[in-house]
Amino acid sequence: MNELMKFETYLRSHGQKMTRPRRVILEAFLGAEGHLSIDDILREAKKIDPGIGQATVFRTIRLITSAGLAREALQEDGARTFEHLADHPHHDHLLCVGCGKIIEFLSPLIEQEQQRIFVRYGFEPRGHMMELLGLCPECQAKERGEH
Amino acid sequence: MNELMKFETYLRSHGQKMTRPRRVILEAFLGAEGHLSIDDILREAKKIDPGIGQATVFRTIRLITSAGLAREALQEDGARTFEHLADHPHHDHLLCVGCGKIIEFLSPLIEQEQQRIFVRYGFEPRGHMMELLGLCPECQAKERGEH
DNA sequence: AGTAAGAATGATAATCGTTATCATTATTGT
DNA sequence: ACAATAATGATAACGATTATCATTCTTACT
Ligand SMILES: [Mn+2]
Ligand SMILES: [Mn+2]
Ligand SMILES: [Zn+2]
Ligand SMILES: [Zn+2]
Repeated sequence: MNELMKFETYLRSHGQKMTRPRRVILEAFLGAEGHLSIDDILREAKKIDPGIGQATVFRTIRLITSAGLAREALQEDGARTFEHLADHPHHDHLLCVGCGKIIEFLSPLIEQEQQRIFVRYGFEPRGHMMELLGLCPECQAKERGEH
Repeated sequence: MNELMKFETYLRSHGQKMTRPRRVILEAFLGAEGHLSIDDILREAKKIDPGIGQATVFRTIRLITSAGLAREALQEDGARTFEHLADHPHHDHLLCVGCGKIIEFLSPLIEQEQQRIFVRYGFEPRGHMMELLGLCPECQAKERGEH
């Protein structure tokens, strides 16, 4: 089942309609890799249909996220970005506070321990946010060089 | 060394001055437990000195955080809160998406593994953000009852 | 196909949290 | 005390997000 069909299924099951702008935004979003801001997505969508409005991107990316096709990642500076989950299994982020570079990683050990914590407190898991903040090797070198 | 002295030391070492508003805001902040918004802190500070302005709370809480006396925690809805670190060792958060309840926990195993990840990628650690999102036992019961 | 009801859209205004500006006040080293 | 300079608080400005609303699109039903 492809992403478009999943989205359509989600919309129908929530009494909402599949429309051209929603299709265009999903297509634009899936076609770009990485962590995209709302305006990134708007720019991509306008390449397909210049009539797309920003408000609709806000509305649609929220639907796409609710449908489980994307997730939100807050940058260190508070900026919101989205990444799609097609061919993109779950991972966490290691973020350089110097240059903003993002490394994606997955730690089965941490994922497992997180599950144990949910169980310990009787919580039903709904997801998690983990971002490690540090200084990448290049920025460390730069910092040493400038002293 | 108490928090006020630490703050004063930080300010001096950064060419900044200890002032009455800064003392009042720090005192108000330390006197309240939990996760406080800017306006929470402003409200507490105004109890001590009604003349305190919101802009100064924004400026001062940033200084307090830079001084290592507080840390920022983004809520699930993006709202910023701060908690002070006095008598409050490092921990992470388990957050109920139903009622907003926050449980604080510490997993040495996760902390250790995070360090290994920093090392693996050659990053100099600068901190991390981890929030587990789930549904607390009470909200699970409520959800079952209402179906 | 045609139609009517309701949902979605996009332009725009409104809102909200935060930051910048700036005249006034407070702090500090002399 | 004084001069130099930093900090303050009121307010304006800003950027991201959300609300509003007239118009257009979708869909279910004839
Ligand atoms: Mn990612
Ligand atoms: Mn906490
Ligand atoms: Zn870097
Ligand atoms: Zn709850």
